[in-house]
Amino acid sequence: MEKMDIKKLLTEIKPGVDVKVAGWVRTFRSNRFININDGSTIHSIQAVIDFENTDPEILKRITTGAAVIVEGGLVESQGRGQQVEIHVKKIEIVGDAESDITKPDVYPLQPKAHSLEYLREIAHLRFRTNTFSAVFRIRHAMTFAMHKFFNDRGFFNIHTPIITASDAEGAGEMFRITTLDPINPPKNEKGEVDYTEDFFGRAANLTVSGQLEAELAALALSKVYTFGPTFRAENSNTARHLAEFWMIEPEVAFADLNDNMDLAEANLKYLIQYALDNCADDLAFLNQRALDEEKNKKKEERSEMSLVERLNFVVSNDFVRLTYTEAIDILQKSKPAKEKKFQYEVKGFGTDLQSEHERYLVEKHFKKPVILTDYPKEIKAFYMRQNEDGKTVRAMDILFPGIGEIVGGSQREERYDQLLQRMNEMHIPAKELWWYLDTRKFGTVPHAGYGLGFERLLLFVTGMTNVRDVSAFPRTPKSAEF
RNA sequence: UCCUCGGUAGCUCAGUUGGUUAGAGCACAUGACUGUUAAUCAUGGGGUCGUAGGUUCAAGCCCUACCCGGGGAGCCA
Repeated sequence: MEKMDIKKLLTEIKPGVDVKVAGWVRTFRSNRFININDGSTIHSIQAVIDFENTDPEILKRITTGAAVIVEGGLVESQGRGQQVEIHVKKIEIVGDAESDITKPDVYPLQPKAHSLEYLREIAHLRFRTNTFSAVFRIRHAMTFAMHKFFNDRGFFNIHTPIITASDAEGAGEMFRITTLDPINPPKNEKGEVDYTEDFFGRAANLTVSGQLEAELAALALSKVYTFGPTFRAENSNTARHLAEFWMIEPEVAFADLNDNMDLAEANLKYLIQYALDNCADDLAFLNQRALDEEKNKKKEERSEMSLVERLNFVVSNDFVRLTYTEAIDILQKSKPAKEKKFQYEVKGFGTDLQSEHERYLVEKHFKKPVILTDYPKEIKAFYMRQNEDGKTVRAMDILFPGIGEIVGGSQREERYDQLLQRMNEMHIPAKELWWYLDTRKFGTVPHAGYGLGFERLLLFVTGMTNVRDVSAFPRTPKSAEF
């Protein structure tokens, strides 16, 4: 008999036929009820075994975590927890899982709640929990929806390089990659490591952004996006940073900052709506999980909306759009500023906004996602288009409640002279980026794009609170076990 | 990297001003149970108190260093 996904069995098959499923035992109750999950859905199937007519040696091996294949008749359940169940005619233990804690190599997942911190230490097995299987099914759905969103709008996916020789992107510390002997590298006359001897004939790193390359493609294909891993060697130890994370970077020619904001807002809303439409079971589980977590918090720290309410709220409300200068004004007139409750004072135009300021705007003042635009040029990257005021650039950051910056983008400086001037002012080696500057010499056009942090989006969609729990094998400082 | 809280049974935690034999719930093992829902009931086993030093008659508790984890900050997506 052909085995069947439990998801298909639960949604498409009527009782009265024989079925075969394969999965892992979640619980075994009363010597009689086996809950089997195959990961195709959050739901498990209950297999009922006639223990009086089953070999006791087999019964003993039905333990939490064991892999089994069962065949039997699908029938309506007499119990209340499920519609249908399988009355087992044949069971095979494919892989045992030791449950006796006095023996070595015991299956570490118990039929009870575990802390996320503990599960992180057994990341190779945490896929087998409801929480993580739900998270990674949603991560897949969001990956698929991301490609669908852009494909449906005529965008082309560009695979920008992961290995890059330019270290001029200014997006953070880079990981050096080399094949030189670390003990005895070749040296030049100055005693420095001689990278002309290295694999690429020059120093090379892992990419921190595909943006500059995406711009090259956009200035021919008009609408492109990247979706791939990026790497930052920053010693950041927070719930929102990874050394290896995935980023989506659309880039659109003949577009300005308003087009860019429209696209980003549509992008985020589309993905959240896609999750609501296609991941309802997993979201219902995570919604309940988040509610249970909230019970352990103090009243004032609990969120006003549940996870699903939050998702619906974001798709059905416009994001607030305001300039950096307007935001500074609001912050200076705010209650915490007057009462000196901010740890960092808002001194006026030019001060970089701290997390506490962003959180105030999003969570207290507007209570919805906020797009901040037109930041002072001094605190933004060299490639952002300068405004006529000579002070600000056409930058935008999208801030989400509970997460902070989820998108960062800008209209790009398309004017050769202005771009070169900014590069010189900010000590960006123009020589190395000759290819980037070339696009401003030949048929340059206004264009814009942004970077969307995939794991941060997943935090919002799943209600998880640490990016280490939405990345299957997170890389963080001092941690790359799996 | 900085601030802060923590590390005690397989997991989650309690452990009083330093003082006798370090506790609980769950998990696990054994037994009972033919409709359970993270089953229930009974019984039982299980500890290098993060590591290394130190103070003391006496340290899970005090001191020092280091390691690991959480939360916050910086940097950013």
